[in-house]
Amino acid sequence: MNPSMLDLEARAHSEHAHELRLWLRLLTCSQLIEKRVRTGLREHFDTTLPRFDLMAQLERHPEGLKMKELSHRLMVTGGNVTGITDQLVNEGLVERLNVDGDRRVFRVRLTERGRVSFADMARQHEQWIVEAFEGLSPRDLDNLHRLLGKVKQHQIQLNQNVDPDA
Amino acid sequence: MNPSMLDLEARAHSEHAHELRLWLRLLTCSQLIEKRVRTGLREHFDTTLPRFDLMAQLERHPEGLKMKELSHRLMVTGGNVTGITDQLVNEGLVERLNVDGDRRVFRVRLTERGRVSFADMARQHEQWIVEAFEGLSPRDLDNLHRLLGKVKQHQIQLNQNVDPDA
DNA sequence: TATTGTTATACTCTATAACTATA
DNA sequence: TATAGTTATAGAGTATAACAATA
Repeated sequence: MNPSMLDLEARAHSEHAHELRLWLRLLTCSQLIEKRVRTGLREHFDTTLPRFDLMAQLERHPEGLKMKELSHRLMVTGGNVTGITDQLVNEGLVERLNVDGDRRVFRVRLTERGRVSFADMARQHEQWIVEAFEGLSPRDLDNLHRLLGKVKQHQIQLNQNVDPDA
Repeated sequence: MNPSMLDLEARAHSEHAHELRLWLRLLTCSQLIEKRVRTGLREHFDTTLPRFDLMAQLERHPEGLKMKELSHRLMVTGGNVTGITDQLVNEGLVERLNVDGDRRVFRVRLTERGRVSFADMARQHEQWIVEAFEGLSPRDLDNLHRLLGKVKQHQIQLNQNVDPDA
């Protein structure tokens, strides 16, 4: 990767330069970290970020999640969740379980093998993330978390149909 | 397995919970804003974020940029830049210009129509971004910008260690 | 009729690598 | 030999819309 991507921030101009520069910096940070995570997941575990994210959602909800809940939480449309879930089912990492009372619905849940596999990935993932933020003091971490909380709440207000988790 | 090992792992995990939560929140903010921008570019201008970013680079460099420079700045491989550039050339928004002294190379530059088109998009884009951050005070904006600056610098250090190219 | 989830389709972006033409 | 850019390929992610089953 090349530091000349700093020049993405060149997009900022005009009278609202503060907001534009902030957005480009936020995007740059996110892209730099995300690129490392994606590459790591691919090279170390032969998987992708959307697959990891889906499994992470299931790990946080051991009872399982419905397809629509997954779609909502992952912020993608239903057809995509079906596709990723199919992959993971074929690999024995997640399973679909029927739900009593509504035969249209089922819960998607990690299998035992899925839990083991995810734990392995999550451990490595955590190292990448800790590394990404090791330049910040605990106080910086906290302030950044708090400020981004404001940003996130505002996006949710702007776009009501978004999951307030995470 | 020895129970004390589990304890160590549990402790390590909880110690890094701050970083993980921060990353998830950063990613969420970035995705929420980016989604609005992508949707807006598609619905209002029938274009995409990579196309917008390429034009933004060219707007910043009126003399034009070589394909390799664009590739570096946009952080994507050369073949992709060729594809996006081809699209924009076909639509008359950018042009390829020969460079004296090296017939392998040319500069890519916005056409007049491209400049007009980009100015239009940039104006709307700016509104979306201002909207996205209107929940923050000027002081919050500044603090967030500063903290993300630290994050960015650290990613660049990490990348330089891994990839000495550049 | 509305909702849940699937299927089918098409498009964009991406990395990789082989290729052409210059240098 | 090395470099700039293109072409070809394959894969992933996405949105959209039509569809089936169930409520």
